[in-house]
Amino acid sequence: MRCRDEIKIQQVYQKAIELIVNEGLNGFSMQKLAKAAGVSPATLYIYYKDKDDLITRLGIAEGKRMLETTVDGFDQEMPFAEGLRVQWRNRARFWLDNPMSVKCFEHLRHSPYRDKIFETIQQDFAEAMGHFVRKAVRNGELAPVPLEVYWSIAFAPLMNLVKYHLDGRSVGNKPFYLTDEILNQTLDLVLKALRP
Amino acid sequence: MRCRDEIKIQQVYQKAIELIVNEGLNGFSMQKLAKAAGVSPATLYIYYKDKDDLITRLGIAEGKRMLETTVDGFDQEMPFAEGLRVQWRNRARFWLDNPMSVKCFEHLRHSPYRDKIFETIQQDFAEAMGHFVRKAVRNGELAPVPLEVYWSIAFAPLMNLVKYHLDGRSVGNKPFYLTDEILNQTLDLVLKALRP
DNA sequence: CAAAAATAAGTGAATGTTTATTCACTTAAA
DNA sequence: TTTAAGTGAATAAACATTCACTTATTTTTG
Repeated sequence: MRCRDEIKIQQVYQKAIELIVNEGLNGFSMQKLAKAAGVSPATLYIYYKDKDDLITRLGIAEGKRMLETTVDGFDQEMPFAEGLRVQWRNRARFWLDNPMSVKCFEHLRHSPYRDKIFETIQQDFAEAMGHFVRKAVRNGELAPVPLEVYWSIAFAPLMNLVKYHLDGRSVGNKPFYLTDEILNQTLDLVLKALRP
Repeated sequence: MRCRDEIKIQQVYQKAIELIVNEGLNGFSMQKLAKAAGVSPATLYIYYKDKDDLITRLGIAEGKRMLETTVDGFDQEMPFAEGLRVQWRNRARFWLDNPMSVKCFEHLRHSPYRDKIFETIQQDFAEAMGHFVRKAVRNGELAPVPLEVYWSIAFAPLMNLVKYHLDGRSVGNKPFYLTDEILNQTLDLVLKALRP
């Protein structure tokens, strides 16, 4: 029995991400992908059931990779400020190291594939974070706010900064590069907001 | 001379937004739009030069509408907390009143049409906000932080809450409905973060 | 241990469908 | 009568997917 060419599989995967980023889900087609990856269109249908399957599985894989990085070195039982700092570090690192991945993921977030991708990924993660937050409130480290308020204050600013960074520009098209200093400065403000 | 049927023009415009929201930019096609709006495909090419033109102009129009609402009752010379509160109220109102519009805009934000749409819209707005922020720092109402940090803390949490609301669910698929109470609670935290 | 058989990987060309866009034409209003 | 709005059918290109086929690799057999 002949076995699958790992290099081709990887080529298809990587080129799919590039194509989605560069042309949008709109301009992404199976024939373009086949050409870009240097395989026959028919080969794609050996790896994936169909176009939907390809996109969905790609999104799930990238999402998992992202969440795994996020919780690297994180522990639910950490002091609040420390746990948040670890997550900021991790998320920032992943985003800065994997711009293609993140940009691709953003496309999928705003597409009809969203539901299928997220229902698979998010479950465990949300539970762990829920525990972390409730514990912080009990310990008087975190103002008692609804989970959604917490999440919006705690992470939306970070995501926004990274968005600017990946775009290379911020408000009013001003050029922007994300530095550790800016990151820490913002995290300090966030911690100030969340302290009881 | 026969003149354009305003009702048809509006039908096309509204159905375009609906189609983009429901099927993504991916599933959006001129023939589907024509059928949904009850006109001939050829009619679309009377109103718009081509598909790109349609999408771009739609995005610009919706973006302008959004920004105009945002600065309703806002004045650069307002005290900081008040100015920010006005903008939060306005943005929240627009987003809650125009969910289709906002969802459509989110699709366009993450598409290759982004650049064309934003370069047209954002200029004046960014300048006015720059002034508002610098003045607030001078007056000791706002911690002296870079514009991007300010913007990320000041608005990203709001946008995130609205995103949850429009999705109908938040972290971990928890059902979510945005109330005034949650909005004010979050704004209070934001103001706390930004106070010197 | 090699030759043959078996099996799944991989292919280029083809299929039928959907796409954006155009065109020759009709219709309504000025 | 003139003019632009509006049309349904047509066109060529691009699309997702399939198919008959070849190729590489493993397993079985003599």
